Amino acid sequence: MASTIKDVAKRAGVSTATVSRVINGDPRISSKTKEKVLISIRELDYKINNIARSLKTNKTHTIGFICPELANTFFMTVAKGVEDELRKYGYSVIVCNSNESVEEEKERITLLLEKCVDGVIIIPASHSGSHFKDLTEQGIPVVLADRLVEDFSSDAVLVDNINGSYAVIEHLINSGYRRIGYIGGDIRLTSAKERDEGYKRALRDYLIPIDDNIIKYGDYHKQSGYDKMRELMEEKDPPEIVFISNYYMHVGATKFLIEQKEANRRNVAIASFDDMELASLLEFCKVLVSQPMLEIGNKAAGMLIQRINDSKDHEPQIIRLKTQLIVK
Amino acid sequence: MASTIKDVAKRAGVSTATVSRVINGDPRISSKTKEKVLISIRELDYKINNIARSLKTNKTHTIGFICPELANTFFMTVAKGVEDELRKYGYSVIVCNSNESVEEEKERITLLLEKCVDGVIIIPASHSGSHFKDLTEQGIPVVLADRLVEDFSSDAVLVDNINGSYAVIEHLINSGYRRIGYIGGDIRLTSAKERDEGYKRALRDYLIPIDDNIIKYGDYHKQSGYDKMRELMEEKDPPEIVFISNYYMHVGATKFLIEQKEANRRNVAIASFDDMELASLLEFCKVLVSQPMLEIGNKAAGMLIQRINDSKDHEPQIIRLKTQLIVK
DNA sequence: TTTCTGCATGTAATCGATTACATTATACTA
DNA sequence: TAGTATAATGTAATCGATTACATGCAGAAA
Repeated sequence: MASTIKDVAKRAGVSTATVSRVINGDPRISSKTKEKVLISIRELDYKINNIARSLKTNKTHTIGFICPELANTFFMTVAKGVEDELRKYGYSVIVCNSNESVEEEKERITLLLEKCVDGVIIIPASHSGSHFKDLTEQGIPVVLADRLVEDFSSDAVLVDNINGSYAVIEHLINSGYRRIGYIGGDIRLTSAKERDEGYKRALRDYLIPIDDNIIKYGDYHKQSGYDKMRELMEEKDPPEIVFISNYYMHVGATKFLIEQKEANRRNVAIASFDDMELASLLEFCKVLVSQPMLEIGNKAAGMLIQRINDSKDHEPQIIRLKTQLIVK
Repeated sequence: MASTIKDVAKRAGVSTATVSRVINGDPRISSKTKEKVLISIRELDYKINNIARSLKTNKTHTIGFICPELANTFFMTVAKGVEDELRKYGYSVIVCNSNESVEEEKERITLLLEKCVDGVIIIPASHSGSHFKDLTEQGIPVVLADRLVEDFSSDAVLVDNINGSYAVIEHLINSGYRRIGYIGGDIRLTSAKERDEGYKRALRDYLIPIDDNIIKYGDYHKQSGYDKMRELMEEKDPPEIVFISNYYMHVGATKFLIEQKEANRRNVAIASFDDMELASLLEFCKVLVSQPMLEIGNKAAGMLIQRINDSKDHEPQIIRLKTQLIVK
């Protein structure tokens, strides 16, 4: 049904090789021949069959993007950054949801291997990354985004979580706060661990004692933000302000506070990582750490393209992007 | 580098045809041979090359998903529903961002045609859909989600916007509200038009006069929600409650209200389409219309698979999913 | 024993491009 | 004018699978 390179060749009275050369911009083709071919292509509404092309060239111009959840604005804004950058180079993106499960992550990697993608960008589902080697062993470059993993090193685009956290806490201290609670994520995730580190380092630098009673760990999800905020508020000596290490826990924590009856409502403020959606509109929220989400995607895509085009084995490279402090 | 069907065949001492038959579950293969082949496959860590397979079978087991924006929870939750359903059938999804531009939408369609996808799910960028024919003319089935378009009819999964709107307004009236403002979307989008319709129909049914002064139209974006809420509040006789027809305008409108100084703050409530993220946590918000986002994606994927497997030309089919009223 | 049937497997063409190598045409040099 | 370099194009193998058709072989029937 659809016309092939043969049809074009026949109509233009040349060989398929010539047509192929025209399509690929081979400079040796005479302008007369090129013209003939282009006319035939137009007349037949010929569209190249990338499947066939890929079979020969071993390039699909498709990359995989694996992330722990699709309905998550952070991940999807990164994905947007990836798509934006990649399409400049004619690449498209197969989006995979690992559902925060290492098992599913493995499945997606197998899938992408079978689809013969040219490269993969991964926001890891967990701290473990040994299965990512399945990709690199087949010569498929991998770029990690947002988090690093154990047992696997590669290019990565991260944000400077430590200094992001540090800057908020420093700001809070300078604003007069002393009793600063914390709701962190699973510290097996590097992002969570680093934010933790920043929080503690700032307190130490300002000689404020670290009180484990007002440090709680959730799992980056709304519900855990809710639960941990409750735990904090039930402390004998609750914090004046709580620094929460991601947006969804921020939302959950806010929910808890809103639900408390006015009478019981503690006088507490919130600082939080992530300036997304309407984080800045949330009650209680005083300060935010904004991550350059699009840029994470852009850079990750850029690094991947580079690796794809230059297969020499360089040292893994890590880009750290800066966060921004947003005071309401 | 990677092993091919030939390597497997050689190692197992059979022909490539036999290996292919084992892979594809041909029942004629003797269990002895099958065993041999499977062992070779395992030993060589053979992974099928889908590029080569696709070239012969003319199926890529890949579908395209085009939506107006990636960093949008509604669209991405639909995408999640799509991915969830499709992976059951071994399909993967190329996600494309049309950036709310018909031009970019066209480009993505061309891209997907060249990638030889087996089908496409589109959340249209605008009211115009004539370019979708490029797909169906090549025999590639299309399923629309969320919105219909002019000049192109096909399978579609929509929500019952009219009754969704109607139900909120009815509820508000029953709760005693009479002066109910409205912030709608661009009525060239069918979803916006239908929500409009539901709003007006309910008012008429309850004999409440429709006052154009408290009906404003935005564009489904945050900023327009902000602007239109301001306009409403500047009316001589502002509404007691405003029904807003999507989440992002809801957020913007809330932002406007929050920013008003306590003193100036009008006593106004909000009802809104979409129960996403933290819609339900927003100040002022009393009632929500929840859309079954995952289900939209599931159904769209299901319809697409059906079309792909059964190429007979049936009448376009439209699924309307019900919304749910959520009273805070 | 011979012929036939049907199952299991093999042979080789094919999908639609790319590309190494071959060939022809053209221009330039001595 | 013959010889050679160069440019333009063609021929045909190839990528890795699928599959129509061919073949071989075991057991059943005669």
